[in-house]
Amino acid sequence: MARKAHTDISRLSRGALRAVDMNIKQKTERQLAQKKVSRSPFDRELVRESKRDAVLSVAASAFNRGGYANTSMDNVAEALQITKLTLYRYFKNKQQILFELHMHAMNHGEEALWLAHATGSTGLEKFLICCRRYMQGIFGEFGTCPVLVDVGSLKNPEKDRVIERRAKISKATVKIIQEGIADGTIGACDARLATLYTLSALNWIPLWYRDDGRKTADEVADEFLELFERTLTGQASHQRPLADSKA
Amino acid sequence: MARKAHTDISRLSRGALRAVDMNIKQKTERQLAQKKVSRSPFDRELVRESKRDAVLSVAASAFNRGGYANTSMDNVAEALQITKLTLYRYFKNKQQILFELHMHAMNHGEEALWLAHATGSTGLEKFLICCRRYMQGIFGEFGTCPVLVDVGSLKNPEKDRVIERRAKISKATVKIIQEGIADGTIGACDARLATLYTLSALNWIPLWYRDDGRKTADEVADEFLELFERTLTGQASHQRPLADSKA
DNA sequence: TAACAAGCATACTAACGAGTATAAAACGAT
DNA sequence: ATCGTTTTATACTCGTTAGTATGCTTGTTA
Repeated sequence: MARKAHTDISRLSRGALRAVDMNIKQKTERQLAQKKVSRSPFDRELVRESKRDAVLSVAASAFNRGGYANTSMDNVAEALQITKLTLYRYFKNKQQILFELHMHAMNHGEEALWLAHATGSTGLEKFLICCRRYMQGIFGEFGTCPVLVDVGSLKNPEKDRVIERRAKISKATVKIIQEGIADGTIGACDARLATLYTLSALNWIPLWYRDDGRKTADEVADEFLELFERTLTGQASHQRPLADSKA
Repeated sequence: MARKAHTDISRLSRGALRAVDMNIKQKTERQLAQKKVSRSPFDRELVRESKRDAVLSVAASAFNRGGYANTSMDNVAEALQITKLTLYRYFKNKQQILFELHMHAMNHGEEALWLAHATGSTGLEKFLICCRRYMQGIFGEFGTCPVLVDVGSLKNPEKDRVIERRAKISKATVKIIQEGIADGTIGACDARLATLYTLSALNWIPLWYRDDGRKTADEVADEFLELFERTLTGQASHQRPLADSKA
């Protein structure tokens, strides 16, 4: 029944939905398995990684809410109930935290693109798979990832690396939309602007989403997927029959 | 002919389009007229206001591109080819610049809502009028306005004032979408998420738009209006006939 | 129990940028 | 040329925060 609800709210086939859900599930399990192999809770390295992940998660939330520059290392430490000295045991500096957060977001973006091409058949389907996988990534691990605007807070050469990866993801997304326009599953539009339009909506999610019970992450992801689909499958108004011309 | 091009890319009636365009034109002319009345270029106050506007415009661009915190008063002064001491002759401090920029954006938002209710007949039409007027505002005067994320850089009590105005604008936008859902011009969806989705796309524009000849502001505004319309008029997928079921 | 790791308290340096003080230069109006 | 306004040059204070030094406390492991 729950599966049926997914199918009802999106054009993605059951197979495509399953592929997306399985991808992140497998990835998560693979990561857990890698940690479990020859590792116990007494494994110093494993504990260290868990603590690093906790810092990244809390820092990501704080950076998204108030901005990187408006968040001090003391703020992050307080949220974790440790001192800022402890933070420097796990991260070289504040910039490294921001950089790794961006890298995680880029990893999700690239993984989403790969999965879209691996399992999607039409342009629209690829786009929706990509968005769903990306949303699952930014909702899942680390709670949230930083948004574009904080690229400005990164310093070179790391900043250039993130900008380069982001540009590639954006360009690949434009291509997917162009492919959809060509195969007829996406309505005619400026692919670049449509990409900016939809990526804006995607990247804005970490800024406002709160896990406050109002909507679960999955519900938000499903609704946004629905809105993405409407945006892309809608016809240009001069092609679409007027509502009041029906009779 | 140019007028016809507008009509072709959006469901807005000619009357509605004209109302939006006339609104900002009248506002601009009214402001110019106010400046001209009993004012000459030798009018000290007029010159002072022009200089203030120039600071706001350049500061807005710099804040959008690199972020408020990553932009120093020296940076803003350099861009204007003056010294930072001169900036302090026109603004009390850096926060005042940011605050006034946010206020301008809120003014455009509220004006857009007023116009939407004054000239729109359906929910969809009101929404599109609102978006068009808002985009004209943030494109026109001052080039750009700061985005939501820099609210985090504002300090209280100004920050609370901006947040309050922004919340009202957001709530009013949700109501317009709900009205459209009720009158059938907007497809069934979560109005709050649809508002976040579309406002994200709107507020992201100053971050990426460059007047580099690729697309004019009006072209971007028109394309986005088209995308907004598709988003809102699209049917839920379980209601829309499948493309391959046509025969 | 000893050794080591992890975290902490306290204090500190250094850098940066907002903002100001003072005096001089430049500019514009008469 | 003079006077007033505007801008600038130079130097400075102050606050904030990143990041570090040192030594102590606590917890974990062998």
